[in-house]
Amino acid sequence: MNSAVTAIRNDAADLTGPAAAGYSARQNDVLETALALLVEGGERALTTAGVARAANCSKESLYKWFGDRDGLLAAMITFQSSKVRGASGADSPATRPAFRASLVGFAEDLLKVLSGDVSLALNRLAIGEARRDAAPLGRLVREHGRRPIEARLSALLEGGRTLGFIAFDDTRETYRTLYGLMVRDMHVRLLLGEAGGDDLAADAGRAIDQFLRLFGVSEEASEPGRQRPGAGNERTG
Amino acid sequence: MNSAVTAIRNDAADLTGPAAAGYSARQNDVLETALALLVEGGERALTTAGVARAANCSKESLYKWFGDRDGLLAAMITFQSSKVRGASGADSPATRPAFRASLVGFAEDLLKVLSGDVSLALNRLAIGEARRDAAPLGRLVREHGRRPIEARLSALLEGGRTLGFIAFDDTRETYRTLYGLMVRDMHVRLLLGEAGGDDLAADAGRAIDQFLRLFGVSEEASEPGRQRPGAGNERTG
DNA sequence: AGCGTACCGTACCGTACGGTTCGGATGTCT
DNA sequence: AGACATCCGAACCGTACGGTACGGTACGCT
Repeated sequence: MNSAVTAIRNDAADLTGPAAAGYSARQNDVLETALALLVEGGERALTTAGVARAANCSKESLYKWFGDRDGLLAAMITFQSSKVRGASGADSPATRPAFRASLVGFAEDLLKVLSGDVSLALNRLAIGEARRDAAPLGRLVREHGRRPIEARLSALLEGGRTLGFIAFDDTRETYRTLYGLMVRDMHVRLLLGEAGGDDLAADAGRAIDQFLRLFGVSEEASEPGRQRPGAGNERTG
Repeated sequence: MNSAVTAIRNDAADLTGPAAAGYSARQNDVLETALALLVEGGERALTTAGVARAANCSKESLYKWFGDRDGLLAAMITFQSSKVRGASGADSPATRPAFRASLVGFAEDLLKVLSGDVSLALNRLAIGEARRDAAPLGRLVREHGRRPIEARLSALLEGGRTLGFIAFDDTRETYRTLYGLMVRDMHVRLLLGEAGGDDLAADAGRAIDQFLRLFGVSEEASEPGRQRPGAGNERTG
């Protein structure tokens, strides 16, 4: 039943009971089976009748709770994101190895989430629905999924900068470069259906190594002649 | 009509006439309007009746030429990729600035193609169709779209290595890191419907600068103590 | 007991799509 | 000219979906 959830084994994932978002327990169950249905068969398998049958509820209730099919899709996204949120990145680590470890841990978490079944299915859904002008589901995914990631990682980066571990000008630019080093083309490849047997931990370590070689400040910091922070960032600042 | 094509203004894009792939001129026209339809309205707008009406052909001809709807989708992918292919990266540049310029040019081309309307629409189509197990369209996109890019860029990288401009062990790993530095999260953001007003040229230059700082070999090469090529790559080799 | 609410299960409706068939028009080859 | 192929336009069919309506049931409240 809830095997779809166990794919994303994030910290707050196990509390399926008490209304994680603004939904009742019964509605949570329905959203859960809807997610499982989506993971298994893609968008085509996510019919209102199918959800009602799999969740042992009536279509009438579906429409009462979620308005219409689009409302159900939106609810699935916010529901899933409400489970993943939270956890790591509380306060900035004080020592240099702790800072690196924090970055590596963040990278591992990110790669794990992005390669999760539910995340991939929801991203496929939002992308498949998107057109050039309007993409309401894509907007939801960005707001609830990617923006909090950027916020937490940006805080981590700026913390490392104030402590002198790294140096950069534009936070957003630096975040996006780090994101590129971590994710590379993995996400799109997985979205396109390629099997992702990558070693996430090794990828995380490599990405952070490369990032620190680009933005890291050498141990004997202070003297400004030695450090070579992210040159060229001011171009987009 | 064919305004959708002009978005990807690649070198071989203007020869719409003589059967670019294995299709007749008439079929090319049909595929062209089908792509325009897809770009405009997404997958839902790509109905067989709609394509027939927009292209002034009969559904009977559609089914005779492409088998069924899936065949039409596949034909659209191969057709589009057959137009983009070719051009840059003939032989490896001999001087260091030429090598860098070649990389920057490649990056600009890649970013331009990836952010093109038709490319985005086809990627959205393939991704929306993909499930965890089977993704025939995704496979087509990878084979016809991403693989040739990797091949050409890999050749460029290895050419630069033999000339001593850069140093690395695993070609594929190095390619993927460069890809990550170039594209970052731009592709997925565009796929999710975010407006992409980025400065592609600036992005290309920054990516290549960062890549060369990671993998470049200093001017006074030879002495092996100075150069610090991509450490950690052997982990995945 | 009586009433209201929430819900399930099913049947139903309108629509839109993929795919097929057919008549007729426009060629092209001999 | 006549035979043949190609193709368009339109009608058609079966199916499957989104959305609605209805009967029946369990539960809580007064």
